Amino acid sequence: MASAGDVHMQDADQPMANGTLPNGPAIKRERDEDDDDMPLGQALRQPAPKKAKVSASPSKDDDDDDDDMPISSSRPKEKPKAAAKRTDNKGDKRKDLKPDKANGARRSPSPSPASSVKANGAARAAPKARATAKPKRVIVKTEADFEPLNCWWEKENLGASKGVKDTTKQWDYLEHHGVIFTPQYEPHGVKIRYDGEPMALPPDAEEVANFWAQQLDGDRVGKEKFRTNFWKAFKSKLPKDHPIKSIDKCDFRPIKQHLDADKERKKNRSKEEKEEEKKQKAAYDAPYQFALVDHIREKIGNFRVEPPGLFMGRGEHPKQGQLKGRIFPEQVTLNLAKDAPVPRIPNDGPPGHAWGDVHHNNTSTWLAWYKDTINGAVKYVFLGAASGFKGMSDFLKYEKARKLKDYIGAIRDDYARKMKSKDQEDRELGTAVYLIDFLALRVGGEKDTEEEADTVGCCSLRKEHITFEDGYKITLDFLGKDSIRYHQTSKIEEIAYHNLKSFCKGKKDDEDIFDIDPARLNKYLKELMPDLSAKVFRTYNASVTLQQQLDKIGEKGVDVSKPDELLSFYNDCNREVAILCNHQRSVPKGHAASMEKAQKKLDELNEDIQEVEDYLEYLRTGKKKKTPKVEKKEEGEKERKPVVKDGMKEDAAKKKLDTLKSQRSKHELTMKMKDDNKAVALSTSKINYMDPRITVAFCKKYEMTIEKVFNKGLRTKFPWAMYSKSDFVF
DNA sequence: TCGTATACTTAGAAGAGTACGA
DNA sequence: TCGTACTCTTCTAAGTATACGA
Repeated sequence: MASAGDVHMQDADQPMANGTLPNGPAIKRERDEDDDDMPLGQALRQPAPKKAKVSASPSKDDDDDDDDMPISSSRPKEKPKAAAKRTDNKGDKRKDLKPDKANGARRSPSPSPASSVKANGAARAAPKARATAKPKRVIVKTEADFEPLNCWWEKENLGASKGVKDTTKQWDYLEHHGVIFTPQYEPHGVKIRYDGEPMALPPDAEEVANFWAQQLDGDRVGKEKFRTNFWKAFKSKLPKDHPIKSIDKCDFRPIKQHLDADKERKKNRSKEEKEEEKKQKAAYDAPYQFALVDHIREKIGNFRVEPPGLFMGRGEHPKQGQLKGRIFPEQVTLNLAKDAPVPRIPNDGPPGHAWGDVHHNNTSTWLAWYKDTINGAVKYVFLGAASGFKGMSDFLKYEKARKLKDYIGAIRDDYARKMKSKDQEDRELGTAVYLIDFLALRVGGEKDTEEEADTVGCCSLRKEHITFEDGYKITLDFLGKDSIRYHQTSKIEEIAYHNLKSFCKGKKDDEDIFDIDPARLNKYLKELMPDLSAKVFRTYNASVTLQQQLDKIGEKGVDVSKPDELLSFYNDCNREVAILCNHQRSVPKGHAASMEKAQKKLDELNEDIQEVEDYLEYLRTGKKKKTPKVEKKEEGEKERKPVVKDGMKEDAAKKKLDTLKSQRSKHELTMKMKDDNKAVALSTSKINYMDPRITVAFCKKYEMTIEKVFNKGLRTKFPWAMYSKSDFVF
């Protein structure tokens, strides 16, 4: 942890002192090809003009090196231009959107897609902008286009809310084009076989049969629940007097073959055809991809309503296989500014429909919602991960976790005291919070197992999920979120061990260990720290673990001059976090074969190295040693060429040896990384739990390219973190 | 106080896109 | 050039947190 006198370290309570950015060194970044070009989208961008640097305690270093640069060195140069355009365009943009006040809810039809495209995003470039800065070329989609349009982290008083999200007003102006609906079903007329005979299906039933046929290669069709739920759905689409009476006599393979052939045909189209279709799709989607939030263009996350299909609940979900119905405009509620035009329904959508409702709720960030036909759950349309809403929320989440760092000592003392209390509820609270903190468990809300999969978290753990072992060890074995199994044995505090034993005493296997619920637990946490809830512990512990693991770089003997070693080390640290949070993934299908192949390549590299070493030995001693290239070749395998050329000089051979050895160590590292990570999902903790500033600081400190650890999605999600200094400490 | 509604965040899988090596 | 492997994006299920109303 940095000392109080360390001017670079930001206080958790003061995320950005004086509204300024910490001016860390520029992160080493592989150059993007488009950096020199100025896409049209950039002309529309509205980055806040860079303020004069005000630092709590500016040092000379801050001014002299290129620490001021965030992630892209080309961006600051363009800022003044963009800022100037911003002032000019603000009004123009609104005019170009052609507000249609008469177009209220429940009206249609809509304009042609072409006109909608014109009215959107990049294509809406203001004429003034074109006059002042002619772009070199028009690019529809570049990384630069999706750099944040809303540089919210450059705003003044960002720390004013002190880590608490402002739950009042979220926006002053909100405008968007609504959502895209699933096109109407077009029947193909392929018959299934019923009891061996071809059988035609009504279009509605045929559509449902398609959903089933698409699953024929998977495991789901073998699941009883999936099968019976599907059968109910399928039967409901057949007329009462239809001869199909049993799923067991249905053979859906003809439809499967038809769908596969269609897929194959699509795959085999010419490059030009594929590009043309892609272009058309992009043009169609364009108006729906962005929203205007306070006149800043923001990307929308999910602008397409979920298409009909079979419900794919995870694990043993009782509703798996049920039919998810088609969503129509009447089911959709939009959220727009009062003075924003109500969008028209796409003219190729279902005819004669209208929006369900239009709200003007500026305390929320949702753009639209509709209800899921399976559970009645609300499906929201939100802005994308790189938007200001999500970015700010993320930033505050990590600030809250950093704030917990200041409280954690007192909190741990308090729940330790509670664990020893004579009061049953106190002992339960203390023990539950201990498990949440120590084992990074989720809080575990109560579930209706008739309607949902039987998964649990801390508060909903049952006696059957725990076994007690000697040495104060417990084994927890349960299905957590997404029916992912948590199965770990951990040595816990003696008092927690005894408490858990006593909570289980006299209970049946299917009874809850704790009598407290998440609301009670969170109420207790709020007594210890404002706005603290159980989930903050996962963010806190994930970030702390990453920081601690990275800090061990010295003791692990990592050669920091080797990028591969650095990456491998970072991934090892990341994996520790993923294991802590129990982030698993299914082992990729071809993993075993892929490892076998990699092993073969390693064997070949070893043989090549041996060959060169023998040759060098021969040059030194004059004694020849014959090393067979491959002792036993498989049938059809080609003879490998020798790596030592006739008359090869000693220097050349030594150079070759070095190259081969370096290739081998790189290959070994890659193999190890691949095998170690085969069942661990590293991305979940990167996206949701580990403070990105820790990673950015690590990359800066060791001059590792950020692209190696943060893909494009993460770089656009965490623009605010790219400024972190190399000595940032969580 | 409790159940329900609302508003989000977190999660793994699937599919699309791209890079790379034979 | 083609097939394979890897990466990235999209999709949507499944959690948590809290406001709200009876």
